[in-house]
Amino acid sequence: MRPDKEVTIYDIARTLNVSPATVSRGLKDHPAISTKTKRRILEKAKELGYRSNNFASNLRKQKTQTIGILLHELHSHFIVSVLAGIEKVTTEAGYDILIAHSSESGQKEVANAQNLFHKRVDGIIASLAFDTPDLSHFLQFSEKNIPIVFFDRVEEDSLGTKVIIDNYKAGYQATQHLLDQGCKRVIHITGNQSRNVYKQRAKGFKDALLDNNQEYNPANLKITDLDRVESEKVANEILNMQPRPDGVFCAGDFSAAVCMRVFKSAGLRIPEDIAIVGFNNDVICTLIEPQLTTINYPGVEMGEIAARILINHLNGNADITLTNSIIIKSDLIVRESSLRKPIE
Amino acid sequence: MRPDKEVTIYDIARTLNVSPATVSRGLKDHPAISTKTKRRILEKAKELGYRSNNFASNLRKQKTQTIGILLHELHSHFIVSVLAGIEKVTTEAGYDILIAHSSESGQKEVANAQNLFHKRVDGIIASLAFDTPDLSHFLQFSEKNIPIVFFDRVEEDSLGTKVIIDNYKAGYQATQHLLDQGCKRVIHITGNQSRNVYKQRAKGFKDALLDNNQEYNPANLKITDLDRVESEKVANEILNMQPRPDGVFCAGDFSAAVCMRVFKSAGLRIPEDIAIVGFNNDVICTLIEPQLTTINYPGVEMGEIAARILINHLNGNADITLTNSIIIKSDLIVRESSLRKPIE
DNA sequence: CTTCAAATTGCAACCGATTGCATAAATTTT
DNA sequence: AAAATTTATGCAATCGGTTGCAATTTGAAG
Repeated sequence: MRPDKEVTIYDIARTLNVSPATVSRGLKDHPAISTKTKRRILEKAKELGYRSNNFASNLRKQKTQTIGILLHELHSHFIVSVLAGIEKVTTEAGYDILIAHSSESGQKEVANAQNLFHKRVDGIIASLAFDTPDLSHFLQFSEKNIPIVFFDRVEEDSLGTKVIIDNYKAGYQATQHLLDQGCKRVIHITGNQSRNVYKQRAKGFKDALLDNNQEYNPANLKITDLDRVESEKVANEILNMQPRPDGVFCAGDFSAAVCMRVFKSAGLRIPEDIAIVGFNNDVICTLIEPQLTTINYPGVEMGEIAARILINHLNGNADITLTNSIIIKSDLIVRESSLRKPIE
Repeated sequence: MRPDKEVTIYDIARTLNVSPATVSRGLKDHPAISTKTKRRILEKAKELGYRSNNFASNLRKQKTQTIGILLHELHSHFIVSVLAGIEKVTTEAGYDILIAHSSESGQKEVANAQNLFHKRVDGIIASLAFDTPDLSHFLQFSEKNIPIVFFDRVEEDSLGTKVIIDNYKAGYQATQHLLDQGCKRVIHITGNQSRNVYKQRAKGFKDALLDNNQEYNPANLKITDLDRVESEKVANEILNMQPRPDGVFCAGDFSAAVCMRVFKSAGLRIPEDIAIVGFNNDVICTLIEPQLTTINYPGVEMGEIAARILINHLNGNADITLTNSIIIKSDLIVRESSLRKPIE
């Protein structure tokens, strides 16, 4: 046997004088194989340095044991946490994952979906890109009965299971907190309103204002890309508003941090002149000054739940089509950037 | 034909009255197939919704068209940039990537290497974990002639190609900069000295001091995990040193940011009382205050180069064993945290 | 010592694409 | 028009593991 040649079950079968079928069964602990034979097979496999060939196996089984992950971004603490949760569960269950990220481009998301489809993943876990216009690229999966779990960024009335936080509540809570701190003129900086996360937070913002008998003015909603350039622009707009807002609820920590810099360079004191609340509890929250009040989002847990649901479905232990939405709890973390009054 | 059944080249062959071999060749643009036949095959493939079966193909070709990526961490702007560079090149070349990260655990790295080995990746791109003790888990790849490219965190005298920056020079440069700014007592906070990146930076630090006729005291080298807790601890140590250091070169931006917080809460002014230089040019550099001077590290480029080398080798266009190290340029970005004198 | 059931193991046909070699068809040359 | 090329296509084996069913062995019961 050439040393660079791969060992197969046929090699093991030959040296042990059994059939390849027996070896195959023995390696996967099939109940019909006697304990003694199993042991012999396992030992010989180890001795010869056998490694099973996934392709042959997948080809025959018509299963890939692979789950496709569609992400909108990797430069995000939250997303990486979700990924860690997904990995934990999938690894335990013996699934591989194929990660594809779109860098927030809907177009790339479509291409990635296409690619995962051709790779024949057994299931999909997805969070939509910033500007994904519709879900038609997911239809091909549904048609082949390939299950999909969406998380975080979802389409509200789509098919498939969704794992999300209550963005409405979080938005309401953040706004209420600013009002409780004595803010009179609160602004909300947010993203694309066709994305559920931003739409719901904005709705929570609006309702919190109305419930507190504050005027709701559409001009108080600043819709941006939440990137550096746009955030700086909006921050400057806010600086020039008359009267100047005294509270900002920003739908992303990064954007909030950029705004804080702008406000500070303009000489404003945070939170005295203007209080700030972010969203996501990213690492930067505690590195900037003052530390940023934010909504904490349990990433790892979200990933674990999404993966668990999908795998249960794939293993036939649960039917995904019966579940619609799973809401994970989130909470407000109060830090210096918004704390004008001492906590009672 | 059942609707949920996959279309194969046999189906296409049958409807067109040609052989499967012709279809196979036609689909991959084999020169022996006539243009007309190719067109017919392509059209029919599209019409029937054919998608090629990678497993069958890989099984036959004994190639996976997959590259394994071993990373020490994903919570890092730098690493994600490298990943983006790798992805760009591998996608163009028609390779898949399998990403495994060890969360800085050498033990997990070994398990990941094992896993990628069993998945039969065609090649490996790796950056070592914080505490990887040796490279024995890479031997199995060498034995099967599976090429490996290391980047950033490498073992200095290992086999295989390395793509790195000149950490010595960067360390020297950072230290020289602090000295140029008038610092008299400079401290270096760094990580595990068996990792090349930290060792070389520390060496550059030392030589810069000596070349400037400054005393080099091993106590000026603070070796830590560079995580939050350790960084805070070291920062407090530094605060209590007599005489107190007036310059800190920290081998990571995150750790530098944590130190800055500690120093600022203690009432020190940055850079007047203590100047700080980080490493990596992470996003936080420009969000904290004062903005952090750092060493910029071209992540995307590094990933592109590592991937390109590997793929050229796999395609037989270059021999990886002839290349040893590729040094990518890095540079010092001066910001407020260290700038005591105006730039001339 | 049979007879029958249970426990093991083997046979052989898949899964779908690839490719060396042979053959057939089209084109050119003599 | 026959022979020699060139161009296209087909045949059939191969990659390695899986699994329904048949066959054999073992053990227990009568």
